[in-house]
Amino acid sequence: MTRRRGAIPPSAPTRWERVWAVVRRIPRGRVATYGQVAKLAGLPGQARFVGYALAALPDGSGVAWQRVVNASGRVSARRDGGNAEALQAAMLRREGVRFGADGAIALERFRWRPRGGRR
DNA sequence: ATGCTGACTATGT
DNA sequence: TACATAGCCAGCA
Repeated sequence: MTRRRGAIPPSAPTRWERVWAVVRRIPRGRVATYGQVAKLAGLPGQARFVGYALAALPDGSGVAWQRVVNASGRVSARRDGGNAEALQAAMLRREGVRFGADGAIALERFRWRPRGGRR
């Protein structure tokens, strides 16, 4: 107990961990936008960090990262140019999320709406 | 310790 | 309508 008053706790959750916690709450068959997740994680206006946090997710984390799409309702392109993009779309379709003819999801229809007044 | 990089979005010209 | 800019975390060399 040498920890002094006001000291930072041993494992203070990082902002990224908070982002992951929010993403875990997105139900199957629904999607949320980066900005939406950022706000729910207590990082309003920091949509970009959500993208970073997801990119940093370790494999097998159990976090449904595929349920996070950009404000246009589309799967964001990875700079890496891997197959993650196609995989994400495939996973979403498998959950029942449908893409329009232009490849975009109708957010007004599939967007996750958490209860409790927050959005 | 510094600097670069990476899954975004709102706003202004 | 299209393009540029600001905002600002965490891991790694």
